[in-house]
Amino acid sequence: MEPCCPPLNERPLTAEEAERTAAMFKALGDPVRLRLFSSVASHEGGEACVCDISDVGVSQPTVSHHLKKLKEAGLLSSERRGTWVYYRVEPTVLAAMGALLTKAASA
Amino acid sequence: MEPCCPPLNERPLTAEEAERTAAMFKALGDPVRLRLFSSVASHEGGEACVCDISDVGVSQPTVSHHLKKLKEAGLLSSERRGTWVYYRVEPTVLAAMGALLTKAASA
DNA sequence: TATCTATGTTGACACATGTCGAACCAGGCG
DNA sequence: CGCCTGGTTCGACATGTGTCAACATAGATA
Repeated sequence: MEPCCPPLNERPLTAEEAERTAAMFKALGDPVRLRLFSSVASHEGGEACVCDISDVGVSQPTVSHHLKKLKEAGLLSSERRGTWVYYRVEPTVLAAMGALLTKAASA
Repeated sequence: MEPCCPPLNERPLTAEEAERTAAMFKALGDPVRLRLFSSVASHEGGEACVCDISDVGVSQPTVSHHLKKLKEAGLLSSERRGTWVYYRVEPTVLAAMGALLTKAASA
């Protein structure tokens, strides 16, 4: 899959590229979201039920709010199976972000 | 150098780990900062004078403000040489962030 | 010293965002 | 149907953040 944006050291990003890329980093730029994401990512098969990960010190509506943000950023996807809702990581997006940074670091 | 925090899929991050890691991602979570950072990173030798990168569509004080944030996050360092101030990327921090994501993506 | 240029800092403002409680939806079960 | 439990959405509030104009600072140069 085409990466969203070029490595950070290839050339100065355009305004639009910066907008798209910043949105992804922004999603991981909150401690609560990072803990939620890490909980999902470290779960069996990169997938977890909300009920398994909601003990991060904030109310349940807040958890839901953050999960939604992560989903909008493309970092997570969700699926309802019966009573519970499962969240799953999107490895391709994660890999693209990692490459953006790693390439820029090894210049 | 010891990485700040474990890969995102190794185990759920603690509150403190999440706080530290989120601060770095947050710094890159703004379009203007991302363009500034990309401008520095793509410059000759990963180093650039403020005067070379300040055409990102915001006022000069705002540029200074964002460069300060990037510096506080450990992503850039600055040095005054005569009249001009030069900003330089910190590759180790960049590499650590990249590894955090890349490892989590290849699980 | 005075003065000019290149950056940084301050103060103020508008807007975005994290948080919660309350209300609401979706399934399962009696 | 009624009721319970898991999750989301709504409405409101406090705090955080990006932005600019105005002011302050650091070097160079005269």
